[in-house]
Amino acid sequence: MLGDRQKSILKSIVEEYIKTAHAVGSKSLCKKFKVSSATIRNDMSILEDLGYLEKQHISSGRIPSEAGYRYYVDYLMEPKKISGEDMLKLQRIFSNNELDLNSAIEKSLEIISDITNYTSVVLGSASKENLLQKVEVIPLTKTSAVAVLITDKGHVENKQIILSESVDPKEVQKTSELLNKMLVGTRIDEVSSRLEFEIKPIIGNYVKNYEVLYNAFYEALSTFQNGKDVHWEGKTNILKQPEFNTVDDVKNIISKFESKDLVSKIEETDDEVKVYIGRETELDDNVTVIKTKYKTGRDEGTLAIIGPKRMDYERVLTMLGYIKDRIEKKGNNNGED
Amino acid sequence: MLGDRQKSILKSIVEEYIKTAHAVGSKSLCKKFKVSSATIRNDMSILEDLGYLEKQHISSGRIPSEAGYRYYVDYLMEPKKISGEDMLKLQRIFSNNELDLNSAIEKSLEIISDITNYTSVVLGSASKENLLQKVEVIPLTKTSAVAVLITDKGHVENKQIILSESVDPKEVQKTSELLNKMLVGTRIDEVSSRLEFEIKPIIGNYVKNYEVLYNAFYEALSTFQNGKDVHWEGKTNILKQPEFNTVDDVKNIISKFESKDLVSKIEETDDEVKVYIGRETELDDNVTVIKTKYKTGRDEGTLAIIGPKRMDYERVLTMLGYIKDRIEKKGNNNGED
DNA sequence: TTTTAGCACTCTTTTGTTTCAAGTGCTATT
DNA sequence: AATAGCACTTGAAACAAAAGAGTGCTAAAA
Repeated sequence: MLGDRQKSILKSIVEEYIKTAHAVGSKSLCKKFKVSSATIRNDMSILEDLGYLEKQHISSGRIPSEAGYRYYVDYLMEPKKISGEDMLKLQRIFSNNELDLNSAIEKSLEIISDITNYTSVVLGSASKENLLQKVEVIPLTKTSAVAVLITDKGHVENKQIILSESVDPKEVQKTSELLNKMLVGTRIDEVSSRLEFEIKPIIGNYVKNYEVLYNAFYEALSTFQNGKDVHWEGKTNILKQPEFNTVDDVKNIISKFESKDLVSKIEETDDEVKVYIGRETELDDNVTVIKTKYKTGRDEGTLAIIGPKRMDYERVLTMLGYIKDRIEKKGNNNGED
Repeated sequence: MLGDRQKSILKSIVEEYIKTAHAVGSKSLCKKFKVSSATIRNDMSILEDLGYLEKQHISSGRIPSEAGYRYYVDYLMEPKKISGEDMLKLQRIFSNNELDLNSAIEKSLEIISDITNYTSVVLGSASKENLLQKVEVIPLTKTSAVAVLITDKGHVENKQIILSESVDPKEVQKTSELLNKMLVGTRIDEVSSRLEFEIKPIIGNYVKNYEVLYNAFYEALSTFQNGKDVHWEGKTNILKQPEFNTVDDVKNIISKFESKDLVSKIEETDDEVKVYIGRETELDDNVTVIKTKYKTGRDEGTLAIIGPKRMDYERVLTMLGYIKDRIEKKGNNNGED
């Protein structure tokens, strides 16, 4: 469908625009293709008809459309090796055995953010697959205690519990023992229902005034389920991109970054490294998100790089892929039984 | 030094500017003071000479200078009662006994942010006064464990520990028992030094390969000390203020909000509710911070409201004072022994 | 059939000019 | 001490003109 020169012109325009953020005119491509500007214009016009290029106004040069980026990512770009310098920085992190996995992940994304000037996000391991490993209740005063919940993957959540004077510390102890006995090994996402249907019916037999306690634990567990671990690197980097040059653009993107359902929008993704452009991100029409899931024996989570649509796709894709690999290797080495 | 009318004019200008964000001209004050605009101009000119007023350009009206706001806050403004509606919302939170203190604090600041359109921050209790209550080590795999530290005020911190294969689980257990025996009751800010000078010298007698373990605990404890609990409400509210109307202003304030030493700059403050205007904030010349420390039997922390310099001082001051009181009352009721 | 040269046309950006409204500072007068 | 009057300054808005970049189209050349 597209001629070779047309593909090549599209590729050049995308890459030039990624580099400079300026619309690309026909003249600037003459030397490269050894044809006249009129020829380039003809091809550009065809590419525009096909929806791969856009004009900002009638006499501007062309910029890639969303479909243009898509075509570039799917068919035109070539995998790029990570530069020696960048590679060195990343290797240093993953070969450091003193660093635990989470710190290594955060550090490596910090580096990506630094060298690319994009924003990265790590979404901590989804809690579903975690099994409850231990419930601990530490009394603080007569009327308060703190409940600590630990999963087999090493995640910890805690919640203060307010008790009325009427509750005997011994009863608290009993409840905690009971919960440990009955809940250890349960999947986190099943804890609530087991608590309600298996424990609630019998807890009254062992513990007086169990209701206060039951409610407190129920709440503690539910914060566990909702508490996704979100970690940002270079959150304001995106403001350095020239496309965000009006007050409204900036305000808009910032409030999207702070919005509460951002996490859920980033969360669902594939095992592979995938590219979501503009509307595909469901986040903001002006950004591209490149993301992937990592999965080790004991942990899983999502890595995402957020940048402008004119993102350096080749570079980010390779780097993110590399990091994913290293995370999974490191995770499996440390975590295997 | 200032005549009565001059004070009153200053007060009017500050309040008018707070309300409208437009420079105030001499004519607009004529009716109120029943004098001619020339008279007002004379007084304005004196107020400007004294440094309380500024002009944006030679023929604009006057706006308060930083010193002008300061004078207003110190001598002119009058405490304002909280409106019935606002009061109701706040009371509802603090009279809800099911809510633990932290949730109540967060909810009440959420309300302040909502009704004022400013940004609020809660800095979780400074860790210094906390005493270590319990150290717990939960093994996960052969080479990893999670350390959980709990203080008497109910704060919990955790850190994954990576162990080499060589470490016997029993040794881990021994170390944790030793730490519990020796460290419980120690102030958090003294834990590091006791660990280094009292425990390190003797731990070798009880535990083989103690170094790996020692290092792991050392690191876990230090994250405890640094991990301040920061909670924002209405983080992007400040962008709604008309003074942030250029791209640079917005980018600037946003990156200050994300910067890592913001916490330390907000942190140090007084027991009373205090007002920091512009440069006094050491944060950004264009904002005002109103903040205070709250302190209960078991907890302490900092509350801060960040807004433009033309902040509604009277309102925010009373509301923050009220919340501080309620927090301290609630905290002492629940927490007393 | 493809490529090219040439030219008219469109649109943005920049610059300058004019006009308007707001508000001041100063001086002479009450 | 307060006021009226007036010249003066400035920013904002509206408008015009000119420059620059790049296109689309047509007719000719390869």
